[in-house]
Amino acid sequence: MANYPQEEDVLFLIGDIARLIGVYADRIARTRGMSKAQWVLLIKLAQNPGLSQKDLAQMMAVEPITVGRLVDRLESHGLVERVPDEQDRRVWRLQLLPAAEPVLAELAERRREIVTMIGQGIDDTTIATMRAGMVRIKTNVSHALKGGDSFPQPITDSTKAAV
Amino acid sequence: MANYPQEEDVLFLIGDIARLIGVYADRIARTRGMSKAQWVLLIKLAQNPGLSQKDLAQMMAVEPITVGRLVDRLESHGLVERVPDEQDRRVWRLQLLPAAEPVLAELAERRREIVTMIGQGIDDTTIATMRAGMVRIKTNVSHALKGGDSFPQPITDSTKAAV
DNA sequence: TCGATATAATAACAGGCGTTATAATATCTC
DNA sequence: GAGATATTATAACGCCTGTTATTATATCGA
Repeated sequence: MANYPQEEDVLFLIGDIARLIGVYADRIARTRGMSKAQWVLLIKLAQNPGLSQKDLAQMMAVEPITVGRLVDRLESHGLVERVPDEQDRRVWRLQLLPAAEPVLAELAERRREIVTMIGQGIDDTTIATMRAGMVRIKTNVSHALKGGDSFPQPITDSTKAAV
Repeated sequence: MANYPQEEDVLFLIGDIARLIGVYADRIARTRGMSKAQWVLLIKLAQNPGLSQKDLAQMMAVEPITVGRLVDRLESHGLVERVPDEQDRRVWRLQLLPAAEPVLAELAERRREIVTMIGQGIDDTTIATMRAGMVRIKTNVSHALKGGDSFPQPITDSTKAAV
């Protein structure tokens, strides 16, 4: 029997909750023949129709190849279509197909349930603090990834950083 | 050019920062021929030598099969060994091999750098609030996953939930 | 003690993701 | 206008992870 002496580490915590929430969301998505990742793509695309794969990748904070693969599957399921860009023949513009609408509608409700579930017992100001902190972390890591391998430059932030 | 009107969603944020941190950590781990997941396993095992794969899985919040596969790779790299349990012939006890020590020692320093990097511009009390909130989220989701498909039961919590 | 049941580990399958390399197309510069 | 350079998308490869099913071994109960 294992026991857990050491205080929970922030780095481990972030990975754990993301994976656990992912498993939970995947189970829900699977009831509509989708995955969590595909679900996310549909949501982002519904908010911004006609995005290129590259722009959608930036919006999802993944590599373009990842979007390409997700679109492959969603396209074969008839939920998304690739429309050639008229100005630039390298680019695909992405559009939701009608079949995506009911799927999205039902999942939207399930999504709210997930938000409620993970937030049980945590007050709203704490959630707000966490969100602001996570926004900052996302900025920090994005910077670090962009800046190369070296230790990231301190961010001189004129706006309120966290809360 | 995409623009990002809507306020950052907590669910998206959690997934994004975990993935981004994962990419960052993976790049570091790769300099020692490892992956982030293998690195985590080594850390947990160093803290609790002799764990079974099942217990280690619980500690890492992943399925046992995932630990089994990670151990396959770490074993082939000579960093971990499987020792048969004398009482129960189904279980393997896991031990770090000497080769793991220097790897772990170097990575420990890099790990502290990551923690510093992600926390840039976020004050300590905010970090503490976030940690407590994440501990609670982990509890909530773990409950929900265990409790089956239905919406998780509200958690009546006698202890302070988040900060 | 023996048959039913539970448990640890693993195999097969499927989906997600980044990295590196490549093809096609644009754009920039001389 | 042509060659150099940049950009969009994709293929190949490898690793991470869960789900379902299976095997080996323990344990429990009649």
